[in-house]
Amino acid sequence: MTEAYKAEIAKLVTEVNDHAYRYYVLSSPVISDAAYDRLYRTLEALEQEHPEYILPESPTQRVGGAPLAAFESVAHSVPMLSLSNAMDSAELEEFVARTERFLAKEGGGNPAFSVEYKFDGVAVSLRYEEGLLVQAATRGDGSTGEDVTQNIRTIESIPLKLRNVTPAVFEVRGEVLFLLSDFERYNAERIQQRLEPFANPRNASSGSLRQLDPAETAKRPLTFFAYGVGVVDGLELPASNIERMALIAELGFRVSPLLREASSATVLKQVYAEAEASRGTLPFEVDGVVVKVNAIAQQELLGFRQRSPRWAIAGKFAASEEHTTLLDIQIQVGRTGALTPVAILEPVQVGGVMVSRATLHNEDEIQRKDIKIGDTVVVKRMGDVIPAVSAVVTALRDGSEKVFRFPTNCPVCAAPVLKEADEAVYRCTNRSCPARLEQRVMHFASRNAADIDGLGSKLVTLLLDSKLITSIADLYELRAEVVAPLPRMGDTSADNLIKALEKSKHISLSRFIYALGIRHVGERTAQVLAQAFGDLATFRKCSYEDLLAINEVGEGTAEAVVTFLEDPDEQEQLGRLIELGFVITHTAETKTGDLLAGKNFVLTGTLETFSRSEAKKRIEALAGKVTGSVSNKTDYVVAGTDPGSKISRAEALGVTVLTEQEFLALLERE
DNA sequence: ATCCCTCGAGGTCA
DNA sequence: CTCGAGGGAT
Repeated sequence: MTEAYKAEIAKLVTEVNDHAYRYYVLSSPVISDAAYDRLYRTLEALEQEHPEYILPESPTQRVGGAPLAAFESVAHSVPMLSLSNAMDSAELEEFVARTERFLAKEGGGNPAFSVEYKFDGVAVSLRYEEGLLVQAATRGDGSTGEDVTQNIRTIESIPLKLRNVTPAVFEVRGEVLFLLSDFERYNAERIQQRLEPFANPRNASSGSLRQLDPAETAKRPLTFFAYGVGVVDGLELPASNIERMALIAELGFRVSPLLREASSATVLKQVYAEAEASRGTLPFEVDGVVVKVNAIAQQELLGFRQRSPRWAIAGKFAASEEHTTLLDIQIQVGRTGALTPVAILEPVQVGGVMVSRATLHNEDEIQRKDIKIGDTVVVKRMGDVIPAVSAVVTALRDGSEKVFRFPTNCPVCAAPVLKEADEAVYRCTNRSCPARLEQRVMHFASRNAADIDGLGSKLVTLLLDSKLITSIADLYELRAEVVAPLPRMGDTSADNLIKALEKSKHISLSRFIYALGIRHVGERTAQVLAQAFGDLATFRKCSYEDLLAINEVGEGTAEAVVTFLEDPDEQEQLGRLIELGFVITHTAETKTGDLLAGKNFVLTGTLETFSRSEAKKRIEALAGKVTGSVSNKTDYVVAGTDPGSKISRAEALGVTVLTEQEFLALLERE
């Protein structure tokens, strides 16, 4: 008898979900809101009587669970990359030319492109297992994001269960945003409730997803648009982007209403122009179009660079501009001693946010644009984000404007400043300038370096000003009792800081080298150096010639590294850090330790970059497996020069064959 | 000549 | 988090 209720509930769930899909995804409901409400209430009542039959995909299960204390972090098994940008039509044309050249060289044929809107929201990745939504994560730094599953479940345009199919794993990526109408309505409500209205839809959606209480997120009328896939297992994906988008739509997601194929640069530019013209009429904010190489096989040939695919680009729309007064020019001193002029502006609303400061880059830039203090200037936000002074309205000058003289001494430590030949920036000549020290400590503590939780800019300034530390190594001799009395600290925060410091002592060599803040040595070069030297002792002993011998390290970088390592102060710092208990591992970066989890590799031919056993080690460090022969369990065959018969077997079985470059790109997506 | 890394920049919301 | 100028590498 009760079985009948089970079936009835299941039927109602399907029915209500179907109507919700028509309403929230297709925007073409077939029943009235009142009729929908009745169905929903019937379901709710039945579920209350028979809670044992509540299905996970029931619409009543969208808001559930208690507020969180904090978000868990989630590693993306396929990294969420960003896109490089084309600022105008000409740059799009360059992208097309570049792509055509690359594909011609690799024998990949002529590319066609797909064009869709680039939504201005918050990127998330949704994971479905056996068809059910099990996890949702923000993009984060691309390899690790935050678990926002509870909040994501409240978004009605996100299906709790995929339509039509139940693949073992299906990850869909997309953007959470406010429709403009929802944003305005919701802001009006906030004003009525005497809450501060949100400044713009973008930041409002970001803030809404970061609510710890899902009940609060549920009040925010968010929408989701899908634009791609991550890991997929148990579902055949079509061979082109446009077909893939169609498939994603069939599974129950909203996708970009613009989805066009462009077979040439000419067509592409036309679609781009049309998209920009339609911008103001859209129900959501877009900041451009995304152009992808349509054929997936060609995408795979093109591969990736450090942070972005080579097969896609964002075609940005022109940014909005406003006029305001330049009140003053201040000078900031960075980690490398660079003196950067910053424009202090009469605050002005630009593209939805208040802008009061803007970078002026360097002295040349000020001269080139003939910027004077007191000028009326044109302010825009580069790529709709970073404020910049784009021009001076000379017609509005009245003669009271003052020429800005670039200082000859550091505004912080008064040491003379110096502009190297062929360089655009002035640098403070004092290696121990307090401003530089402050920036260096902050860099050391930052997320991709030593990742010291809770050590932000405020605290760094405080510690330096109070002379509790005078160097990076001093951080590790701090004791909780000393830190606790500082303003806004206390016992708990102090304990947490000490714990975070302890934790940061376990660090990979590449992160450690990056954390040192050596000029010209960013994340990428730090990885290269770590790979080349293997351990800290060897790195410390390296010579200029050793460095130059490394691929991707040139004279400038080698010089900077040697200067750093030979500096007695730096040597002392390094020695102290080791004494203070730093444990530096020289294994591959483990941030996305399971990047290749469950992936089976077969190696064939000779690899240039490293030996078979090294390649094996690298794969295993990322939780992948290396086997001897190709089977249908094999995910990738890596082909070096003179590959064996494994290649033909791989092709016969339809297994992806990677060139050495593609393989390296895969490993480097750390 | 071209490509890509490094470095430094500001605003919003939690 | 994101962008762009500058400059290093090839």
